[in-house]
Amino acid sequence: MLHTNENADFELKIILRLLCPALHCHIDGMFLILYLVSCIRGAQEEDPPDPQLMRLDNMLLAEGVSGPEKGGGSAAAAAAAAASGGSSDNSIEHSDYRAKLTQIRQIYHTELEKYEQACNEFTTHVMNLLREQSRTRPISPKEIERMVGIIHRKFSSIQMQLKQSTCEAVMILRSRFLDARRKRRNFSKQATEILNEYFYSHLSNPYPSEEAKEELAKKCSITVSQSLIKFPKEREKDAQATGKLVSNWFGNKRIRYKKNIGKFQEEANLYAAKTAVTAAHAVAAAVQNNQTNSPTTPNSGSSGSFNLPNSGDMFMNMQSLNGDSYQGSQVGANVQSQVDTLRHVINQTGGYSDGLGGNSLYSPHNLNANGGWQDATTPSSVTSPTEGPGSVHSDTSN
DNA sequence: TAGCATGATTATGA
DNA sequence: TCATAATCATGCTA
Repeated sequence: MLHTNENADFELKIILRLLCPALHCHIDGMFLILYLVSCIRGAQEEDPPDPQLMRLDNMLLAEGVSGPEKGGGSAAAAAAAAASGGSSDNSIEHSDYRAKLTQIRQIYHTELEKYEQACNEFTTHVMNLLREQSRTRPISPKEIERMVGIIHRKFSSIQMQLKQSTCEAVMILRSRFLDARRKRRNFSKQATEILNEYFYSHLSNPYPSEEAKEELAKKCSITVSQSLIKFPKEREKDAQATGKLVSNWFGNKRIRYKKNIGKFQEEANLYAAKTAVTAAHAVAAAVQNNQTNSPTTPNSGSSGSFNLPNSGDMFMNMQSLNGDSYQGSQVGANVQSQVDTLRHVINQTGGYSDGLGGNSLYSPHNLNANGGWQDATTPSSVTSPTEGPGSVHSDTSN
């Protein structure tokens, strides 16, 4: 939870501290300006509006602090709502934001009211004083005008201070609630596992296609709202946005893997072994299936001669083998990929070495001399038509 | 509470 | 335009 009660109190104190000096300052100067205050209002009305004051007014209006109340909301609140994606979790935070904004609004209006009230009191008081003074000495209009000028400036600055403080308070609130980086949340363990499985089973080319990303997001139950990040445009297209989350994950993973292969090797082995178990079952099933349905299928069981119809996503294909959401008959490709996986596991355990040994799908050697990912599937092996060198999956991250 | 892990953003280069 | 590298900010854990 980002905002505990303690935090709320702390924020409120800051806001109060920001707001109150304006009034205190005003009270300090009260006696100095007392007897001429009555003239201020008229003078204020005549003067052209201060551009700075106008800016502050506009901002306060836009934020819903001044002006008519919009159900406790504001443009910023709306933005917060939009950014939240509408999950229950976020609606809590959204209402929290709205509550805080309402507090600021209340404080602002209370202070403004006090201010107005003080003005009225001064006016009455000054009227009395002037009446008394005019009996003892003549008061010239010029003198009054000069003093009015001084007081006018004083009043403007006080007003400006109040508005500025309120704006600052709103800005602090906004930044706390709307700063996406503060909204980072870890994916679930299961989601991370699914992503890792995909990553390590595609270590030769860990660039999932858009479809794969969407599917991964679905399988991981990743939603835009879960991430809480801001996608001004993408938010409208959930799939794109979730795809971005997957992209972020893969982007980070690729970099961190490359930076510290040694550290990730163990993890890679773990996932490879895990995949291999599934693969073994799949191979058996596929072989059996081929024998039953198409004993003369040319590609069945051969190595290195498959032409994958799509990106060659072993992981995804395995999902289909497991009766999951993926469709299409890619048994041959699956067999090949899974055989590769098995080979990798064998290689990792050091018990077997063949022609693929130096070109293991899971070997760090997949990184080329330039530090980029080398397509280990090229050219004669399990090359996907969409996965040649330099034609990596689009992994839109920005 | 420090240190590490990790999701997200930004700058940069191809 | 996209991937990478660097960085930031938060979450998690010992």
